[in-house]
Amino acid sequence: MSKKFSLSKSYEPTESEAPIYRMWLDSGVFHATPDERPPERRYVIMMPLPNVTGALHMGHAMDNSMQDVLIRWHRMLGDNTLWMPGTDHAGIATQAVVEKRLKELEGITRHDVGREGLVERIWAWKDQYQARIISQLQRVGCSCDWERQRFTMDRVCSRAVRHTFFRMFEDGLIFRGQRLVNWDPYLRTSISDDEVYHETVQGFFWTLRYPVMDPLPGEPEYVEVATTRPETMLGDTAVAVHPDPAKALREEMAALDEEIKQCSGREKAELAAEHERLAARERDMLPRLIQLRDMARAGRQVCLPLLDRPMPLICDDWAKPALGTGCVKITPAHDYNDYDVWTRHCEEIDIINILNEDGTLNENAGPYAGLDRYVARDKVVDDLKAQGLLTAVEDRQIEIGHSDRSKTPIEPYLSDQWFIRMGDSPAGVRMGEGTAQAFTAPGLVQAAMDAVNEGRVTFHPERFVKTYLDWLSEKRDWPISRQLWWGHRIPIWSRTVTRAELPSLLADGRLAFVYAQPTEARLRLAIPDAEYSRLVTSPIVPVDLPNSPVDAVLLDVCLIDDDEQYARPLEDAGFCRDEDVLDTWFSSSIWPFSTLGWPDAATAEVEGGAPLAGRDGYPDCLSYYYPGSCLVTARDIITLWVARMVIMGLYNLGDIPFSDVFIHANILDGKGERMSKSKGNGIDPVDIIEVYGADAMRYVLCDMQTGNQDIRLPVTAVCPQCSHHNELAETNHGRSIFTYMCAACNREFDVLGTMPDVPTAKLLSERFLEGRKFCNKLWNTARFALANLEDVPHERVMREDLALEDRWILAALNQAIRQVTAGLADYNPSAAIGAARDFMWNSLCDWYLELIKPRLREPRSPSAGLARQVLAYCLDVVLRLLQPFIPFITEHLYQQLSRQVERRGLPGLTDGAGAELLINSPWPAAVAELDDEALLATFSLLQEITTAIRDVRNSQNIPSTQGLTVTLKPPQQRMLEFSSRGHVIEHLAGVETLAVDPNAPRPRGAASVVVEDIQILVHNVIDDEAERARLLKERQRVQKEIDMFRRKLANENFVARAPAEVVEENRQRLAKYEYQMASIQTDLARLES
RNA sequence: AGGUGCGUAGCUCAGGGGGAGAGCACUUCCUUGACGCGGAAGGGGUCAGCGGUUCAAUUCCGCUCGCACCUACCA
Repeated sequence: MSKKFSLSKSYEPTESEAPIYRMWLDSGVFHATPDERPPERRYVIMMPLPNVTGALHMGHAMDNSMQDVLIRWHRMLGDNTLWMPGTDHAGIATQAVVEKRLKELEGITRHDVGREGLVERIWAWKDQYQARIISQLQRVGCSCDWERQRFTMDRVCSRAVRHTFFRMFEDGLIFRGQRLVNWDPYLRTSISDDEVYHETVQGFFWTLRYPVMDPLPGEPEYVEVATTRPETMLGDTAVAVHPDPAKALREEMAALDEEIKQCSGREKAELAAEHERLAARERDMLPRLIQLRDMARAGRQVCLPLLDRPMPLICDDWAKPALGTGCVKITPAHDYNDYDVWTRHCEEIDIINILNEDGTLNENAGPYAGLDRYVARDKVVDDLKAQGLLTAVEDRQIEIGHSDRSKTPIEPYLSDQWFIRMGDSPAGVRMGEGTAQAFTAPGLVQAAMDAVNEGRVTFHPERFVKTYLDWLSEKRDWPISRQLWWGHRIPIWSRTVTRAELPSLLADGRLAFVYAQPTEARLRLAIPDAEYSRLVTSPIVPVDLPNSPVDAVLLDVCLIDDDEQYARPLEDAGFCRDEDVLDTWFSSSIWPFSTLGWPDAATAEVEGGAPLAGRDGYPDCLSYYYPGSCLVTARDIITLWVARMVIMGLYNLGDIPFSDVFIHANILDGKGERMSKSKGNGIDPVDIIEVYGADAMRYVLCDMQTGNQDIRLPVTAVCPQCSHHNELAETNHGRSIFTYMCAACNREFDVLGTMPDVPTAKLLSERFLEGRKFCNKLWNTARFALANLEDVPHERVMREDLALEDRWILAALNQAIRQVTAGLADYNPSAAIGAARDFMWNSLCDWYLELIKPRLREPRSPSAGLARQVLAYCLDVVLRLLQPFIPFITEHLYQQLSRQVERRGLPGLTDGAGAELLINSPWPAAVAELDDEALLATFSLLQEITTAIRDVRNSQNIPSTQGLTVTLKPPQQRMLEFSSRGHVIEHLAGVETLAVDPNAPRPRGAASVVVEDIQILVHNVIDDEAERARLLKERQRVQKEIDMFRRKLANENFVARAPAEVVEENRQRLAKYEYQMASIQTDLARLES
């Protein structure tokens, strides 16, 4: 049987990708297990878990391609390489999608199906999309350890969630608080700041009057306040004025003066105008503000209109004399700033919540109870107007926070929430308790900031450190409750009791039984409003509870798991489990170790898949693979996730979860907006793969990943009904955000296959053509090579035996190996793949292959043998260099190459190390003995000369079949450079007769071009008139250069101050052009004689 | 409002104190035996604008304009 395998004329990715992926899977190469390799030879990436809300789009393809590149590279470097895959339950996003579908397809709400029913449906959704996500990742070629994949709600991860929560509860880091949260009235849940987006809308700015109660003579009858949300006045509990309005105004004007000094022009005028405005306020309003301030100090009250509620005037800095009326209404339960005011005045003023969960007003709104907030707004305005209490209305642009999930405006809403204390604690926080790395940090956030400040975690590009530190430095507590049904339910059972009842309850045998098990249950006793709680470890009632006006205390019991043995007695004793679930980011923040079986990998149950416990005497997965190496993600996740993972890693394990953070570009749609699952503008990478191939897609993604720019990806959808090509960015949506209306036939199509009854369009994007072309070129390079690689010798090679082009291509390959490696090490895939591409295409194909073709035509000659040996080696290295980027085609070609040329390499010069699978082969190393700077320079001169001759051929329309006669006229001292090197020019420029002669005359009909100081005569190709015209044009160009350099060198400053080598370089350039000019002049003179 | 990044060829983007680059697109030529998803050659840019530093600025520093994202806020 012949060893020769044939390749089709062009690359057909669809045929080979699936079997190759299967081959990798079967070989077990993706699977990682602890072994004897030391920590510095381990490489671990935790996949940024895609959420199961929907299918992956190109953004995920980018993220995962980057990870796969790093993973495949490190695998070839010989590291014990683990890429942990998995998916995220994505609480609110997934529940929102499923709820939306319930409504769209069945017309029912979650309340119709109930908590269990809804959760069941979401599990089904999760199963469906998890499977789809995995298959998408596999199509992309991701070499994850599938045997270890995790889901944030599986048993292993859930266990870690409970342990983390338990520890934090025990340490007092988790506490309950009444706080203002961003409330989504549509989904009836709080959402985090990160889930809020701001939108500018046209609104109004109303000025309201509140009557002063029993005004004394000389006192105003009203105070005026302004608002963009008039209905919130129903929740007002005070009106604030500044405690020292005169000083506040003065300070502000002084600040303006400073600024005015420092700037100029138009801005100055604006600042001056602002200054004038403040001065006017000082004249006109200050006395009144001072009077109000005094009234506030005297404890005077105003009356809240419509509800006739008396409320105090108070003094607080928040009221800015420079703004509005100078007075501000205080609505603590519905405004963040007012809430802060309340915390400073909670002894004097009330906090009144006027909203229901669904955005309607509650009983505190009196006659407005039951109305939707916007209906109430209109009615409040009308009623105030009727009473003459509305003094002004102006148009105003307002920024309104919207829920990213439901797209409805959010409301600040007062509710009971669980928080994690992120800031510093007086006694500090024990980090990594129970581990060898345990230490005490000032607080959770501080520990995470220190890790970056001290360089234990580094960002690439580095500038993202700022994003990370800026966000963390606010040290805001993390609200972790979500009023959802899908997620990790908060493991707290609570009961309110009076202080009087407390002793007997604590002594109750059922409760005592539970909290006597400190490893299973922890009890905390909380005084509402006091933000104080203490761990209860014995039935003795603490007598030193702080004084509080509230008689009630709250008992919270945290269970480490749902063991009936403990839950039952609690419930029997009147404790109720919290209804809420944890913020999704809680479980994702522990992903780097929950996946490895923390807190105890040895006993973690894995429900199928690879065990986490140690085997064959090697350590368990957690101790072997933690901490990990690199986190790969987009910049918008830095605050949401990266920071929190660092915090949790330090807290639970005393060590960072990864040392490197690689932030890559985002994929934008044709409009420049980020692709996102919830926006519906994402496209399925599998669509691209089916048209262009996975390697083509990966090639382009890598090539575009340059470290700076986000990537705009215009996409064309081919209408499934009429085949019209629709530019997606310009196409109107259909019934949902995932569907579009064809511009030609006006019928609806889907782009993500989400609507059961709408046909799905094929997607195209021209950007990927480049990748397909590259793959095809590589394919044909290999095809040519394999056609010529029969009986490749594997004999010792002496460098001296190699031909010029052999030594050149090997030196160039050395360079390429270094550049690709450096690009990868620098997190610059574009630079890496660019270097590989330039070598393969511009050096290997365009020059080397052409040069060895004549040698290969004499297959039995030693020269042909050497060429084959070098070619096989180059191809082998190129495939290895490209494997991380385009793994399918390279593996396919490697298999062919291996079958045909079993042993490769140049014995004596390079090693021939290989493996059965390319994915497992060693990463190429440059061979110092093959470096040859001088040869690279010489060769590039030969290339330039060749190009110059080709240019003459092209511009004179000489057919490529016609051999040329060429004379090179180098200066005498350069003659040697052309000995035994002429064949490069001869062969590649189509030269039949080449002479090298410093003194050759220029015959008639010869075109003359100059490269450096070498004149090239191309004989018999041009008539005198044409050559004269060409030379005149050339003279003009060269003269310009000469003028430029002469001017530069005539500048004494330049000659004196510029570095000597720069001056010398310029002198040489001038000399070169002067030489060219002389040559042109001589030629012209001869033509004219 | 503040922060970050970005404005370089028709398009998508590199680069970076000392002669402006790549891919795609474009023009001309070549269906020669790896590849027309190819080869050869070519045209095309006041490096957003204005100042400053420097012998030298597309590159460094200010400011202006435009775009994107992040953070905060305007009662």
